[in-house]
Amino acid sequence: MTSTTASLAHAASGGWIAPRPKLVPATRGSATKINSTAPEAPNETTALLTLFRAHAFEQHFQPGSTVLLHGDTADAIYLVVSGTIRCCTVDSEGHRQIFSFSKKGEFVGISDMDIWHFTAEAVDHVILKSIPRSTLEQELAVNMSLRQEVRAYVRALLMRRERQMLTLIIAKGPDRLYQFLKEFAATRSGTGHVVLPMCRRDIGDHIGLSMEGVSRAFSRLKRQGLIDLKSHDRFKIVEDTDRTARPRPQLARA
Amino acid sequence: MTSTTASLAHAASGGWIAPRPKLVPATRGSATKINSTAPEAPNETTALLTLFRAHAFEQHFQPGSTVLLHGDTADAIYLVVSGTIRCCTVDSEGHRQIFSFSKKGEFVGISDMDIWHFTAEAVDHVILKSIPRSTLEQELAVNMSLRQEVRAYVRALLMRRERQMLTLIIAKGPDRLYQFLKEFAATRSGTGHVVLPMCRRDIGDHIGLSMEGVSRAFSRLKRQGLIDLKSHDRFKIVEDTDRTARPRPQLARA
DNA sequence: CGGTAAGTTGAGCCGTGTCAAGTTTAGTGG
DNA sequence: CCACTAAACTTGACACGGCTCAACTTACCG
Repeated sequence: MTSTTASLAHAASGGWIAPRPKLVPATRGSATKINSTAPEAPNETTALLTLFRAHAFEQHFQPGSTVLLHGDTADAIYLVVSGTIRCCTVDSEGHRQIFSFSKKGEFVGISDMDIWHFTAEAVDHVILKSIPRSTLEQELAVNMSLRQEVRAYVRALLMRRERQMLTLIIAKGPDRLYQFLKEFAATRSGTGHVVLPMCRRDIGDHIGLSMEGVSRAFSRLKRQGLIDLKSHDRFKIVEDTDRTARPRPQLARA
Repeated sequence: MTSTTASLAHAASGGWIAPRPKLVPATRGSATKINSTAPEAPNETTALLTLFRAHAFEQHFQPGSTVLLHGDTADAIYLVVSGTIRCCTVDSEGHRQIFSFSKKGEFVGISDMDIWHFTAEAVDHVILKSIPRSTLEQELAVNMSLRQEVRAYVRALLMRRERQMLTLIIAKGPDRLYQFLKEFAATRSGTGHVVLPMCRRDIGDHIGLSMEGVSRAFSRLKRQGLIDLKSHDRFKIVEDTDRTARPRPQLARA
């Protein structure tokens, strides 16, 4: 046993017996409103959504269960109705990298063609709409605007990954956390406190910090008055009234 | 002036007046052989290559000149005939992230649709074939297998970026350099020493180290006998005869 | 042969991982 | 409703990697 953290990560990601999701026909007209500024789907996706409205079935997932597994045949595509999904890869030594948290109105699995190149797991209780990949492929063959949408969508994913790489290298821990929180809060419409569905380790595997590092970064952001941390999973970005005054919103030594 | 390194990076990437590339009709049948295991084009790309064979023009670039600039209209796509190109983004403070070095037989600019989301610069003397984007778009509308190729290509780019993110977080400096060198050497057919066209800073901006860090990593790899460093830009991966013997090819403390 | 750019190496410092306590929170059963 | 327990989170001490600054070496070019 090389490391306890590694085995823990493994247990949380792939070791569990995934609860079989119950297949339920989608309730027609259940109005899944799409936030077009959502991080993983920043473009117009009317054609894709139309596809989901026409053919989708709903699936429920327990917290921690596996939605799709790296290496399996990619025979469906998904749309998150509620809850949060983490998309990640795990290397041979148990290290995990979470590329994105997919929330309400965001797609999962659009980029792959034959085999999943990543793993998706439910963070909390998740409801998903899914349609067979064959349906997508058939429609792609005849629907020009759908093709453009999918192309723009994958291109946006690529840009996002490159931006993530850049910030991983440049920004220090607290800066990365702040960016993540700001982005996360932006997808939530309300003005009150935002609830974080994922744990510290998940956040760490997303922004490249250890669990403890995330905790320290939270404390520092709170101490500096950049966030209002009500409880360990409820926060609010403190509006910076004079952002133009300070040349760099970088972190002070405090 | 906040930092000398930042301004240097800026000068090298965007500040120069780019020498205008000379437009030369492509010599027919100049047999650009494609290495299908090339990092940035790991899939079959016969349809794309056919397109280049039919319509391409050749362009020459001086070392350091800009091939395409972030924000400009993406009105062409490129195929590297010879030389090396660095594809990167530069943030507002001058930090640079090089996502890939594109070499002979690799495409550049396939993923974008309207505006370049990155900058490409010639590392050494570069010869490029290019075709108008409109040609690609017209062909995409009618050519199913070309669509599949482009889709597979962009998906491969996405996977590559995610793998890069993972190694950035997990592996330490020398490990990252070793991976990079091994990958780079793999695209060169010969059995002798491999020539590195790019400088230490370029490598650093690619694997997330400072210039000095790269130098130290080189020294360490050499000291441990993992690479044979003939000169500062000529190396060879030392064949590990008993790779199975050691459980992890990780770096020793030496 | 001197000058400039690129690369190497050393000293000191800061950020963050690890290990090891504490502390809070949520869940469970009396 | 409260006590108990387990899991998650927080915080501190220490070590190590890598950045920065600075000096030196090497290679290249006029």
